[in-house]
Amino acid sequence: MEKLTMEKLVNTCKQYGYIFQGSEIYDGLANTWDYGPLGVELKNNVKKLWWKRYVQENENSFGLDSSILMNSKVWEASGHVASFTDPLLDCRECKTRHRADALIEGFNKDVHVDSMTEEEMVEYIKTNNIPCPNCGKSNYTDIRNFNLMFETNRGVTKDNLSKIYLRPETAQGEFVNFLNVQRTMRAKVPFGIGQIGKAFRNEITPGNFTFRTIEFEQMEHQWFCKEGEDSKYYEYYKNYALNFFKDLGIDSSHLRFKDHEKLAHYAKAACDVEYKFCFGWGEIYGNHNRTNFDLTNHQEYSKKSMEYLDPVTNEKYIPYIIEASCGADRLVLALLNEAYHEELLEDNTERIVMKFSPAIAPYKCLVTPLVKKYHGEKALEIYRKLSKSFMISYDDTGSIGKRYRRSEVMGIPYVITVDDNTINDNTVTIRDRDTMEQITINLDDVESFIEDKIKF
RNA sequence: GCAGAUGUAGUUUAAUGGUAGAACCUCAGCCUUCCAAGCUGACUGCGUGGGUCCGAUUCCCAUCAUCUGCUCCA
Repeated sequence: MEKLTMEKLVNTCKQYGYIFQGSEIYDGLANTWDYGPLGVELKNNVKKLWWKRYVQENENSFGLDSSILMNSKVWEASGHVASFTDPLLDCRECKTRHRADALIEGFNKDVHVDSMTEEEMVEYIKTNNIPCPNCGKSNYTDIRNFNLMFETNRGVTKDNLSKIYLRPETAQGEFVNFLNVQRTMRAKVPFGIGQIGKAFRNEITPGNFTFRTIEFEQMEHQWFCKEGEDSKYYEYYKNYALNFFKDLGIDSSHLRFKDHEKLAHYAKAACDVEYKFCFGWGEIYGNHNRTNFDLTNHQEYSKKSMEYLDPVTNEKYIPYIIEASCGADRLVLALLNEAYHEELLEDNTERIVMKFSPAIAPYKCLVTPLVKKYHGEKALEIYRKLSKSFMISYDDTGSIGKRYRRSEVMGIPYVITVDDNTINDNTVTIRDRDTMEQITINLDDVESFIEDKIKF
């Protein structure tokens, strides 16, 4: 197989209904993508299985769906209002872009950049003639601030009081509801809160198909635990994530851990799981030890106690948080990468086969009549019956071979063919895409056969 | 956002300063009893907006989008 390129993947996704460009008829909107009929099934399956692993089966974990719009104070407490703004400037000579604070820090480590205003930063760079790391000259544009949070306004007036943000991460929803969940579920620390939801970031960078978008979906699990036990759970959730990815059908040689060299303002330890995309290694998951930073800050800003009272020891403390954060869109992209196969046929033509594990496959099976004229009616009847249980597809156009092929690029793992035997003996032929084996089974057993295959 | 490249049907592509031809795909009909068969027919395109010109898909400008870097991140 030739090397997979992003171009091929984008084309395949567009051609067969996985992912379309956002607002396409208006020439698109940069970094937005729409999931088509196959894509939405795939993504829904991924989310469903994530929920199963992280909330349903994960003892002492609870679900949540918090609001995208939150009180602006949340983002002050989280540090996003202050630190999500990048002071950027360009080198006029070589056109590279730099962060003003990084330039100054690189020039003189002892300078407290955090306490400097923009004007002071510009002044400092000018008076010290800090050279461009790329070309060595010192000729910069002014600082342009780039806030990564989308802003909008509540109500009709556009004053500062009404300014609200689209959440840049879902995590704060779990944090501000920490005590609500604890109280209503009578939860004892350690316990977890899982949430799937959209987040928004005003990214300036174009980014490898759905890998970096301005609107994206996160699957996050926050584990609240006692300080001292945090490192243990940090390690636990690293491996938990790895197992989850393997269960989804990702080859472990395409996965690796990557420790963060620079930690975010909230983290004590941070580690990514990266997937080997066709464009290179890219993060699909982040494992963070957020300490008690978030809850402490919320306590400070909201003036509400975030402390947990241990019923056994009567000890009061603010729990540590181990965050398991997974990008749903990135994971789907990884699975599309993983599924993409080109097969060379005897007649030297190529076909694309999307090999998803049956648990996540958009359609679980295709029902097709061997000959429409003779078996079409029976096939439709079977299709209608099975569609009550699974997402399945029906096709009776063209030759039977063509239908098999079409089902392969749609990622359908099983094809059920209806023929004379179905009508006479109540049996159907099921072809397994991965083994290419055909088995004949009784019609009444089909449902449990598929059920068994798509177990997760 | 900056620098570079690109933009012709759903996909791959051809030609042209006088409004575009093909293949695959899709659909319909005929045929067809297990892996893209065949025949007949149908649908669909010069990213968008300006400018030059008698006339622009072609030349120029802008814009939008995509790709590659810079930066950032789930």
